[in-house]
Amino acid sequence: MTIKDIAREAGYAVGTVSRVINNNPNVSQAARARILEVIQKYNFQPNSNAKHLKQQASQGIAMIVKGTHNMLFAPILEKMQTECTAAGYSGMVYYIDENDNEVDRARRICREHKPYGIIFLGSNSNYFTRDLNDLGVPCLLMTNMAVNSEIENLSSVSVDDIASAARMIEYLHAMGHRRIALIGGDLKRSHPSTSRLTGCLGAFSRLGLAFDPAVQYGDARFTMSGGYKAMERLLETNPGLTAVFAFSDIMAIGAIRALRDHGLRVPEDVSVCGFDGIELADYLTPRLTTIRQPADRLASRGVSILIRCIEDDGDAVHEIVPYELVEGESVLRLESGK
Amino acid sequence: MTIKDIAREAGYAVGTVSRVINNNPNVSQAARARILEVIQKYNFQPNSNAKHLKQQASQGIAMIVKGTHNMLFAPILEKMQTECTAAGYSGMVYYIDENDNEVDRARRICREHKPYGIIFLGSNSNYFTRDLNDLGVPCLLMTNMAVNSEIENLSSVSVDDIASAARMIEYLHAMGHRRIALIGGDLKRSHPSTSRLTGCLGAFSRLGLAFDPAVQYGDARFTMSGGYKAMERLLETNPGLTAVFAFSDIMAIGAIRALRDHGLRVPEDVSVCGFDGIELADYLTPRLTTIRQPADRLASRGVSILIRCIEDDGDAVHEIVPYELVEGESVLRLESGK
DNA sequence: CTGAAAGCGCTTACAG
DNA sequence: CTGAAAGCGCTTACAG
Repeated sequence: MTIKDIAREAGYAVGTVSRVINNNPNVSQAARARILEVIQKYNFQPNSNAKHLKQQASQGIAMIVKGTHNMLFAPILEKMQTECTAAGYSGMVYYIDENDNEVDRARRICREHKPYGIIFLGSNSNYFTRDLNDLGVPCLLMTNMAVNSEIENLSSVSVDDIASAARMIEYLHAMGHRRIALIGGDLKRSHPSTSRLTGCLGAFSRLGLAFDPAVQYGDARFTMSGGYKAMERLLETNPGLTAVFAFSDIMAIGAIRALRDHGLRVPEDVSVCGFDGIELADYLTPRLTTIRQPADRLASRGVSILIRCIEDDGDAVHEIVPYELVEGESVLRLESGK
Repeated sequence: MTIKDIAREAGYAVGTVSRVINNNPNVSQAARARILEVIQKYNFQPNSNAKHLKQQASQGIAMIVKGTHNMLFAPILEKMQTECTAAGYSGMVYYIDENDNEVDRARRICREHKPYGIIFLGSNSNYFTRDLNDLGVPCLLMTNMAVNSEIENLSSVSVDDIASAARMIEYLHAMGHRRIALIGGDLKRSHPSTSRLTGCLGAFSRLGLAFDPAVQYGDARFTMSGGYKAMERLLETNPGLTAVFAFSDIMAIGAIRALRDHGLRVPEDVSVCGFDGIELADYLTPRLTTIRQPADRLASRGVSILIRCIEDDGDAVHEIVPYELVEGESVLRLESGK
């Protein structure tokens, strides 16, 4: 079943069928009605391979998502879809494998679907080099600051990783904590982890707390089991620790389980806080204290920045949106900072 | 940049370039080496629209996933990919929107990618009608029993929803619970919810427990907030209830939060159990008592059944895999069943 | 082993 | 408003 079949049955040429499908106004009422009827009858769906192969016009805004199961991305994507539609663009989401190269993928998507712009979620900055510019369309990195990449066509929208992490350390300090450990990603690969660690280090130094990354920073994959294992290692090397700051809520969940499996209560014995502010954090017991990345705000700013780059051919923008420290119940106030 | 450009630069015809790309053996060493070199140089990626438009050969096994954030599906998909590869097929995953019609989508995928077979995850049985057979390839419904659909080419692999739900009720009964409420999906739309309810009803009746679905069954979306709201309604209409069985772990998490927000402890005041056995269930406190759907087993059986249908042109198979009741810490043993 | 050519199912100027 | 035709970038018999 192709438009040729539809055309024959409807008694029109394939061009006319194509025009009907694409809502081209240059079609008579009669033709449109008749062709639509036949399309309905066979439940016809045009072949998008053929469509995209031929079509010069764009398909809207592409969103390339690395990591299907990232709970922070789900609400961001949802909101971005809405915003794209509202602005007259169609949003198209491409989920790619954790190990795929998103820039190669973007190159391909550009050739095949000719989007007006691309938004990257969960991207590994390793793959981002100057030649991203060759894509010829504005790009935006979501939830990661890209100002240092110096890629001309790459904007970004994110919270201030440095300031927000520092803020959490200050909060823990104000709550009386002095022996604090961190759980984050591999510093060689995870750019946000590096920024957040930088923020923590600054705060530690301002507060006069010693911090030795070699023993107090546990690196982990951004998973529950990653957080679990990192926590176990930290427990061995950091006797007497009173608080742990994990750079994602998911890792914090793993850390909490590890603590409890070692007979420690949260927060009575050890306080735990996370990062992201996913929905789940608020369903846990204790509710997780965390840095909330504002999904709606990130989404709407991201889309609107990208659209400005597309329509006004504007320069790349690196925007910081406000984070929010959400006080849950997972951090205990200590009587005296000992 | 197309294969034409590559061909020109390499000094061969496009046909030869195509053969190199597709690992066709009928190419000389020299040609292959030279062409690969040029492909490398430009980081060339063939246009898959053109490829698929032309290609008669199949692209492997398609997996159509409804609901990106289903935590049960992630490990199943991972394992299915591995199994497909091991069997010499390539697995291709298509994520579709909650509101899309997966059968229409399947129709399109068949025309465009010509898969040997299709596996559906998270599908809404409403869309499954006899004309699925028109797709002309074997299909398989994952985690839902499809024997009653009477669709010739549709196999299924699932746990026994009726027996497993009944088992959970018997377990709760054995633990001393008599006032039990259920949280499940919309019975008009969710086939597994209906089966699980059937199982529960059978168990209630065998155990001599009265059960009134109108007041003791809370229907909800399969989300945390769905579980939360359903729990709140059940609390009002079921004073004195001692246990809740939610038909998904995610809903159970919502239910637990609702109970606690109403000042009730889990499991001391109210016991809660779930269904699915997702990784997260084991990280919660208390660990969730649940029916584990064996992701690896489902995946490997599903793939192998589908492949048998493909290669031996076999009839559809409806296979039940064993569930496992995982005893967590979320169900309290009551002294006397009052 | 290699090339020339047909054709996959669409879209889109170009005429009329 | 409609049709005939070119062409998107590939793959694949068909010759040689």
